[in-house]
Amino acid sequence: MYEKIIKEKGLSLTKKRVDILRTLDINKKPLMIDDIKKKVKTKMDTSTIYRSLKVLVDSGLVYQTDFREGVSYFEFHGENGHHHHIICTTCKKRESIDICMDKAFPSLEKKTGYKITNHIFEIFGLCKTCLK
Amino acid sequence: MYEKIIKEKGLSLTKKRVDILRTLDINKKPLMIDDIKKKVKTKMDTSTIYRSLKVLVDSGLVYQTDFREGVSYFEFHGENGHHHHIICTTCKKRESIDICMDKAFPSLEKKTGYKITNHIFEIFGLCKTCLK
DNA sequence: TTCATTTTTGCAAAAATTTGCAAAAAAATA
DNA sequence: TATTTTTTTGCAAATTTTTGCAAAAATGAA
Repeated sequence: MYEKIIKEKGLSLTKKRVDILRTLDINKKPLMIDDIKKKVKTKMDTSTIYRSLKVLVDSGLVYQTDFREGVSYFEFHGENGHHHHIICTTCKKRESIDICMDKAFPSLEKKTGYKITNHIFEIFGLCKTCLK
Repeated sequence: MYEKIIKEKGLSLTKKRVDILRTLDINKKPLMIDDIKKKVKTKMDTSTIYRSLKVLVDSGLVYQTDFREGVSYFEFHGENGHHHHIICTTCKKRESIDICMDKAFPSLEKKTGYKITNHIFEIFGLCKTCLK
């Protein structure tokens, strides 16, 4: 299954990549490098995790996000699972939101000549509690 | 001028913050920490630049973005200057784009109870040249 | 102003992320 | 399948970013 997904993106199929993708999919929430390193089945070097994720992110399979906590987070968004977040800059709490700009992408591709593969969209602010 | 902008956001007014903000404004393009360190008038420690920028970014004065080059970039968007980018994941070339989601923010604030201060929106893909 | 309180800064150290290079694994070709 | 070529991985080292703590600067109240 993950094998198929990776192949379809034209990436080389490696056990580590499958392992990482499965780990992200099973956990259903943003994981940081250290989480992934602990949860993955195969023992793998940290630099391998970084490099594998870079490939998966560039291809659009994995969503990378920066919650401004000093570490990056990664998620696998399966069918219809694509979403973004709103994050409190004070308490770091975050929630999923369901607005996105996808609809504008086809015309943007036409205008720029780019083939769009991925995007980041995150909103920062103060949550109800921290506003007080 | 920069003094006023900083004060209006309710931040403490320091010479370093003014210096950083002026530097970003004058240069009119995304700068990385090292650029800022070199261009700034006052000698200041790298950690001070990081920390000052964090405050400026959280307040919404400065736009922080990750072009996936291994370093962060910072921009000051003055009046009507707010914009985002489309970035080629292969050659790292980037262009400004003029689409944004701001219009959705008021209703999102109402729905979530957050006071939105800043956001990230960046699009990645393959440029015309790298597609070949 | 002056003094007390809070926030910022510099420095050194820690943590996160990237990179070069040789060995291992995967893909392409025969 | 065997062989060659290309890509990925592990390891060590480099670079970028974050953090704790004491001193310096900014803020707020007399």
